[in-house]
Amino acid sequence: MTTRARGLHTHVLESLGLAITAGAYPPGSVLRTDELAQRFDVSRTVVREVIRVLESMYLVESRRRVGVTVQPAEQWNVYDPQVIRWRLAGADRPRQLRSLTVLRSAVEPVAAGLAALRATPAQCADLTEQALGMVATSRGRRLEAYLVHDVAFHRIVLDASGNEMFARLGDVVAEVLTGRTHHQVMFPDPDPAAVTLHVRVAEAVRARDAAEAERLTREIAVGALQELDVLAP
Amino acid sequence: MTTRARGLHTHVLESLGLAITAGAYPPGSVLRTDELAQRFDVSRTVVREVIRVLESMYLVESRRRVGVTVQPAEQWNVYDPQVIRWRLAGADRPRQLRSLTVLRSAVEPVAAGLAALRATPAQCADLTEQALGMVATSRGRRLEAYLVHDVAFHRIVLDASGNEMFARLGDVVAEVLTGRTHHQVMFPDPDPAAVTLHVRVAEAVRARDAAEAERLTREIAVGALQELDVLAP
DNA sequence: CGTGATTTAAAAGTCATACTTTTGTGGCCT
DNA sequence: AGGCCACAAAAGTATGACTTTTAAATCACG
Repeated sequence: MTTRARGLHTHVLESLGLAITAGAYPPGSVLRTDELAQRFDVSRTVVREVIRVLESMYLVESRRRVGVTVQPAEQWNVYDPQVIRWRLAGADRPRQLRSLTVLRSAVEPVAAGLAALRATPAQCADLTEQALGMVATSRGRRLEAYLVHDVAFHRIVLDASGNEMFARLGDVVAEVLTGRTHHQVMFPDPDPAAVTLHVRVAEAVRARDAAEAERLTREIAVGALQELDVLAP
Repeated sequence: MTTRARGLHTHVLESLGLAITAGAYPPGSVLRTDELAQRFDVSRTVVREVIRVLESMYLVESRRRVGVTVQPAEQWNVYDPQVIRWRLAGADRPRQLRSLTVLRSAVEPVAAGLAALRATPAQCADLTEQALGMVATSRGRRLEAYLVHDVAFHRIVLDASGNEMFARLGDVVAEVLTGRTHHQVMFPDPDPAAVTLHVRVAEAVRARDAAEAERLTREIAVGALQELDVLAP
C-alpha cells in the first residue's frame, strides 16, 4: 500500500522522505541523483524535483561535485506537515508524539484564552456541540466517534483564536489525538475528568472568560502529558 | 539586490515566493509553467522544480490541464522558515510580527519551565552570560549589541528545553527580535524592567525553579505583546 | 619535503525537445 | 436536458547534450 498510484514524483518523494526521517541514511550520507534515478527506475528529472523538495524541508542538501547530503535531524523542518507525517509513521513515533504533545500543552491554553475573546457566536455554538458530542460518546467503547468530536473541538479552539500560526496547528493536533487513540494502549473509555473539562472550556469561551478558558485548557494539557508518562514512561 | 547570484532556481523561487506571499496573485490565480519559463527566461525544468517546492509549502497547487493555482493564505505553511522570511519582507510584516509574537508568548514560558528542569551547567552559564550582556548593553543606544545578547538568550532557553519543536523556533524568535529592533519605531533604550526579568529567568533556570522561570518568561511575553499594542495599535 | 598553483574529472545545474497522461470543455447525439 | 465522446491544453515524464562548480589529485617550485 506504499505505492499509491499518484504519480512518480509523489512516490519517490514519499519513499525517500520516509527513509530519511526513519534514519535509514545516517546524517552525512551522500546520495547521487543518477543512482537514485536508476534505483527508482525514473528519470533524473523526477529525482531532481524530489531532491529540491526535500531540500526545502532541510532533510538534504545538494552540492555540486559532492552530491545530495542527508542532513542531521536538528536541521529538519519539523513543522512541515509532510515531515510530521513521515516521522509519525516511523520508528520514533513515541518521541514525536511526546514533543508534539508538549507543543500542544504550550499553545492550546493560550489559544483558548484568545478564543474566549474572539470566538464568533457560531464558533461558540460549534464548540458546545462538539463538547456535548464528546460527553455523549464518552462511554461504551465508542472511541472512534469520540475522537471525531475531540479533534473538531480542538480545531475550533485553534481557529477561533484568530491567530494563523495557531490555526495551522489543527492538523498537528488531529494527528496527535488520532495517534493516541489508534496506536497506543488506550483506556477503553476516555477520562471522564477530561470530558468535563472540555465542556467547561466551551462554557468559558461562550462566557468570554479568557482566564478560565486558559486555565481549564491547561488542565487538559496536563492530563495529556500525564497520560503520556503513564503509557510510555 | 534582489538578484543574488545563487543560481537560477533560487532566483526564480525567491521571486515567485515573494510575489505570492505578498499577494501579487490573488488566490485562485492560474500560472502556466511555459509562461513562467518565458517570463523569467529560464527553462521549463527550472520552473517545474520551483513549482514543486512552492507546492510543498502549500503556496500553489499544480493540476494537469489546469495549470498552477495560487492557494489562499490559510493554506500556506506559515511555519516554513522561507515563507516566514518572505512574509516578513512583504507588506503584511506587522501582522506577521504580531502573530509570531503571540506564538512566542505561548511557547517561551513553557520552554523556560522545561529549561529550568533540563538545562546543562554549560547552558546555565551561557544563559547568565547573555543576561549580563543584556544588562551591560541596555544603556547608551547600543541596540545592536543588545539584540545579539537578546537573541542568544532566547535561543538558549528554547534549546535547553530539550524539545525539538521548541528548539526549531529559535530562528523565528531571532527574526521577531531583529524585526522589532530594525523595522519599528524603537525606544532608544530597551525597557529596564525587561532586562531585569531576563536576569531573573537566568537565575531561576540555574536554581532549577521551573515555575518561577515560566512565570518570569510569561511576564517578558506580556511586555512584548504590550509593546506591539503601543507601537502599532 | 612541504606548500601553493594548476589541472582534472565528478556531480549537480541547465537547456531543448519529444513524447505521455490526465482532464476540462465543447460539440454531438439521443 | 442529459449524457457520451472526441479534442486539445497543460502538466508530467524521459532523454541527451551541454555548462558550471568544486573536491581532489597532480605538478611545479622554493
